[in-house]
Amino acid sequence: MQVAQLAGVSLKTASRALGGEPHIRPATRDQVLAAARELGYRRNTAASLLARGHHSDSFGLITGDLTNPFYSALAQGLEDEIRTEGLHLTVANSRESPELERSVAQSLADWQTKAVVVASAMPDHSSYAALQEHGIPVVFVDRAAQQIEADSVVFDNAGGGETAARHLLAGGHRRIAFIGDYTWLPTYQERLAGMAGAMDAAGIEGWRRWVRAGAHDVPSARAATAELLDGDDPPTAFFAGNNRAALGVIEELVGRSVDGGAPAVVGFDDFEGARALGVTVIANDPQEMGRRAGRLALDRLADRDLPVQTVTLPTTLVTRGSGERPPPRD
Amino acid sequence: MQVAQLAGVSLKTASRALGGEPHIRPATRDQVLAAARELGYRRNTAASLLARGHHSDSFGLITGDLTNPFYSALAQGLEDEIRTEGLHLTVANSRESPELERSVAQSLADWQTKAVVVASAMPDHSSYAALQEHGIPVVFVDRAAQQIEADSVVFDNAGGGETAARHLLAGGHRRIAFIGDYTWLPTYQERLAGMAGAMDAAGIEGWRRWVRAGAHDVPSARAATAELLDGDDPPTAFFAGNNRAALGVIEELVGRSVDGGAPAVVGFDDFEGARALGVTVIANDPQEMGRRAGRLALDRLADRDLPVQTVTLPTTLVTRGSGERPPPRD
DNA sequence: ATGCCGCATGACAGCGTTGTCATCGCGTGA
DNA sequence: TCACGCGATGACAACGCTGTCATGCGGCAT
Repeated sequence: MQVAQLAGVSLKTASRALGGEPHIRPATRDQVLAAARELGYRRNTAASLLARGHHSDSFGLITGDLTNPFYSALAQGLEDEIRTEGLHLTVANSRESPELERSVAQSLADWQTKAVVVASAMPDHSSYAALQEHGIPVVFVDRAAQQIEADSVVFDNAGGGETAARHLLAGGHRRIAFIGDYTWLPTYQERLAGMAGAMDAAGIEGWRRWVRAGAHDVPSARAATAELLDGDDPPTAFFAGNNRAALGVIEELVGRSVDGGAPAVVGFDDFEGARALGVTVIANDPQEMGRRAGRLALDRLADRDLPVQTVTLPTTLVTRGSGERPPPRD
Repeated sequence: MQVAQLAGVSLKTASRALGGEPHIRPATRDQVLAAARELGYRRNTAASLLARGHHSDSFGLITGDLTNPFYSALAQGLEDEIRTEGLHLTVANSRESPELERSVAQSLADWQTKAVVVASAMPDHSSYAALQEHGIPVVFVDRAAQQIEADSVVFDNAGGGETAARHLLAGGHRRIAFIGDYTWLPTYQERLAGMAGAMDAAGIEGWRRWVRAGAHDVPSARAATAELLDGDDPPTAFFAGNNRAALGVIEELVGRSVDGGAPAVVGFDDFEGARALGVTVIANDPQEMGRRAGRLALDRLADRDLPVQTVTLPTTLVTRGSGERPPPRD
């Protein structure tokens, strides 16, 4: 190593100085550091990791689309959390495709990330067991682990769904639509289940005729909204199952004036612009979700035998007007 | 290597099979791959990189805040681009702080990323020369390289600023405010300069009294907007210098009814919800920015001696109503 | 004054993989 | 049939760093 030569010390001593190890005289350390600075030395990660028997210094995050602010907030929270331990975050995109997710996960595994955090697009997560067997903690976010023993961080989807429906019911609505994401998503199922609890408890019948799914992006949510509004028996309120769906519903409503006043809208997930748009939402904190996931993974890295945990984060009703619009008088 | 043993071949042959190298009989390869699968073998990245003399398999991206959809879209575009070459993306957050940016860049350099893409919070980028000297391409995005020879990808900020101002002027506005980001940002300066060109050409005098800066987030933009509206001589139109500023202006306007009609608003950067809110914007494509930056870095990786390029991406005026509101009659 | 202890330092091996070069065997053309 | 060539395979070193262990030195207690 050139640095050691310039500093006039042995390789090992230089390594000690650069690595911040003890058992080195301050004067010697400074000498080495000065030499390193002068030569513009950068330690070779690969060699360092190899020698220490480690594999990687970064966590992998797999999401469906970083463009969705929900995921990017999650990524930010995760990054914040692991940076405290000097770790990096590598992001990968599954585009909500199970095949792509598998390949991306494989790739992260090949490159031996220290841990993987995933918002999975798969119904069955047993294939992640391979990673676990290699000592790579896997934490499932937003969508809980299925068919596998693994940590998860999720929102109280059922509770949020119930709160949303109750809120609309309390406002006098009876014809309440649900514009949900893909049906295979646990988040879809749980939010709908929560709504079902409230609707059934209120004695509403036949409400499922206003349930629509597949609203994973704005256009599809708009389309579903339009279809319902143009139907025989239009709903007086909408419960949008995610941030994209809420935007889609709102966009569609903005474009038309509905006889007897605009339908009420409650969205799941808070989103930028919801305040300006006056959209009532079931708010959650994806950034916190990222932080918690990071923490779980770090803890498991420190002690593999920790019991498996599922952390459920709360949701809060934030009223901003759209959810408080009354139904039109018949 | 266990795999080699199980497959009954030499270490090198196993390496060839796993690495997809030529000069290996298909039958032998399959045998090795089968053995690898059985043992759940994963190649050790660190060792592989070390042996090949490479350093890393990922690009680093430094932004101010992944939570800002502008940056996350950029990140997504960059990831899409480099994944085609089997590379990963590591994200890091500078929180728009030069000190943090320096430390984060240092850390990426220590861990030897293949290339760095940065939306820098620094006025002077000469410290990035150290990375370049180590053969790490550095590409500046959104904010062009300063005091350093490096590739950049930026938007046509001056053009966009001019277009925005012209649009409002054409609508009959004379008292036009600019709610800009931090003054030290080149994007601030260029957008304002573009506006200045249009204002001066139109013979408007004293318009700079409606220029405000520091609107890097929604609350500060709201505050600036409120201050202007509550002043003696409120503007009849706002040009918001970034997506957060636009949201702040809109939020503030939503909360009040201004005598003689709401002020017009044009924002810079398109944003989710702009359509629903009916906000006229100077739209740009951060995802494309990410892709182009990735391409520049990849190209430079292939040939260090490529001439330094600055790619300027276009902006487009998208009218949605807020920018077309006329000024109140005096 | 002597011996012991602990800290600073250095020599050396080894981390898991791939590049280099040598070897081997088989097929081809004369 | 023999020489030649080329593809398949293997032995071995090297990548740059850190862990282990040995060595040397000075201070402290007796």
